Amino acid sequence: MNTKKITIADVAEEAKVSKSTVSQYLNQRFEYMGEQTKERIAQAIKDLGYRPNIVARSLKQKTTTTIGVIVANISHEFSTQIVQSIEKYCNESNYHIIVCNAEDHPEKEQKYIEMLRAKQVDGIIVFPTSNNKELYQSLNLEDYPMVFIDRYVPEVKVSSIMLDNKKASQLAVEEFHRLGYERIGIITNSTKNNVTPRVERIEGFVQALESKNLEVNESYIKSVSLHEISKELVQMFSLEQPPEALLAGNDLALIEILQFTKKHQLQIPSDLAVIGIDDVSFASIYNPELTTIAQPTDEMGKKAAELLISQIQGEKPPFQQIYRFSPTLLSRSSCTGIKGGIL
Amino acid sequence: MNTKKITIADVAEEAKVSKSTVSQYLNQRFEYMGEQTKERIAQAIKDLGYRPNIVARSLKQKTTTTIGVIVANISHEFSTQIVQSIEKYCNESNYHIIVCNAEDHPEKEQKYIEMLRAKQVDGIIVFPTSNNKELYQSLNLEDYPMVFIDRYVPEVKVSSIMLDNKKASQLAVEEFHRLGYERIGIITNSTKNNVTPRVERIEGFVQALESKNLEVNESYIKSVSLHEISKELVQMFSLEQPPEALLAGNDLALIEILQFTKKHQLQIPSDLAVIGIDDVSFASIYNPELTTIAQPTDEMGKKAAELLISQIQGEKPPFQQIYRFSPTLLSRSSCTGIKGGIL
DNA sequence: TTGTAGGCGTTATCAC
DNA sequence: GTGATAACGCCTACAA
Repeated sequence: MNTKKITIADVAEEAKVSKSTVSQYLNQRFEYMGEQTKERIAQAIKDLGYRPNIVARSLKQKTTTTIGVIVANISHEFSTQIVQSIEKYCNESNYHIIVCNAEDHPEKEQKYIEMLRAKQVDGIIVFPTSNNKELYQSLNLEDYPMVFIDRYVPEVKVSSIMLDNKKASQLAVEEFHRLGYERIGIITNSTKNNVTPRVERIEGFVQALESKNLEVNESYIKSVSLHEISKELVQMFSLEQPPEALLAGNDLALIEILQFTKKHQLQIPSDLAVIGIDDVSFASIYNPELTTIAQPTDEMGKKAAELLISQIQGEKPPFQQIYRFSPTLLSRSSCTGIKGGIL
Repeated sequence: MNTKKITIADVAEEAKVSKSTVSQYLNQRFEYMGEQTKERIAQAIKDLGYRPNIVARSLKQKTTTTIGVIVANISHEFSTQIVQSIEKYCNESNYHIIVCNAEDHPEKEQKYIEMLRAKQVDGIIVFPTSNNKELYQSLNLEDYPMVFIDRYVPEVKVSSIMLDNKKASQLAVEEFHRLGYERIGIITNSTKNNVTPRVERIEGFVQALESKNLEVNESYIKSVSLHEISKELVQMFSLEQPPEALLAGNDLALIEILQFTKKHQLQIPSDLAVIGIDDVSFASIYNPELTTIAQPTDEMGKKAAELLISQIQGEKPPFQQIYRFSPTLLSRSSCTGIKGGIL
């Protein structure tokens, strides 16, 4: 049981060379190194079971090959998909990720950001809450590598990876329209904060309705906290004219809607057509199969990691470039044009 | 734009005290510190915008307040739930987690373990693959804090957090039996490796059948890779006597089964009763609602974090204690006893 | 081609 | 109460 920690000095001693030579060896600077020196070092490393201490290296080199990922709320399938994709790309580039879940609390987010910086992570990818502008700003002024994802903060000149949210709503509305629906609503779960996706999705939704000359009925447009969605739905469906079609702003809203239709025995799509933003795991096995607007999470996560790593490696960050990713309509059976009477 | 890094030395200078005094201040050792000294230091820290460098501290203290989490395969909902729970508990204890996805590759796992150790993480929680026994063993012999989760490795004396897998199968079989099903099968997706949950679930399944004097039909018991499940199902259902009830070994297997029933227009539960291990997000909104066996992921993740942190903080690890968590049967509508003829 | 010496930012020991 | 000084383990000029 090899308890004592082996350092580079031990290796040097064992191999009868100096610490610097060992260090060179470890860093692959073989250029001027004698064959036998190499071998002796290799042997010593093996014999002693030496393992480099990256913390010490980090201290010296001011780089940790670790990045922070702060997720706004990990309970969205979208978040975990993005994290998964970031991890994959980072792994290829030999970075590690520290994952943090801000749970939509700006204070938590702030604490995480501060700790991550204290731990000298090389950069961070964050799903920003909207209440830490000054903090982002200050990081950015120091040229601290940072990338936003899912949301953005107009005041802060940081690159953002985002869905083309308006396009997403537009795709949905067009699909509804194409299939003959007219009374169309949208439901999103909101935190108090004005997060980009929600705002843009609603905006895009309204615009798309208008451009199709469809009625914009405020009572079909709801953005409330998750646990209030069911209440809103009840209310919406006690209107004289309830909506015929509903767009779910994200996966959790979709689940609420499905729960509601189930409970009240509404048939999809005949009583209510549904489209969800986010291609949930069960979309193609649900009865009926769910028409969704998918986000390219793989590419988005990868792009975020790429951008961050290139910033870390010295590229000047582009001036608040916004990368918009296109959503894809996956047309399935929860929105087919079959309406109530027909069933 | 404050480019130069502020260190403890700068603060000391600014406050006209020594580095040691500042360090004491930072570490809350106020016992013998003058009021005004404190104030001067506080002021200096503020003025200079000093931020401690945890890497340097880690080097000195040999502790990073960071732990590694190596997930076998993050595409299971179970994995992300566990990670989420671990993160939550770690956050409360001021630890950070580095998340790694081994994708069921022992080599990847090994690389991760080595890098994490090199980064001096204080301990690791791992969903072990079965092919790194020597590595685990060696870590363990060095008393390196480690906790296994979901799976365990009999040869290695490390504590494990696990579902009571046999109980899970048993609950399912009993439910099937109670409702009058007799031809009962199980489908799991397997990696090549002999992972604990799969093995135990099948074992428990067979035992439960036997104890109920139900027929054990090998052609109803399949453990194959994910993409082969559909093939197996086709085969199973071209038997003269196909199964009446099927237990899905985990979330992904369940999805495969549901895909299959959908494609072949089998009605659940009348043509086929289904129970899934893992309480998937869509269980209660699926049509029909899915009877599942839920794992207490929150508690399991928490326990893993607790155990690890207490080991880190000096507690001797218990001698390969195995913590079994009880599954819960959530009886819904995919298994009701209603059989073919009745519909 | 290899070795020496100093420093990265912090903490710890022990004087003063 | 406070301050030198020496680590922690590694990297990197520069010297030899």
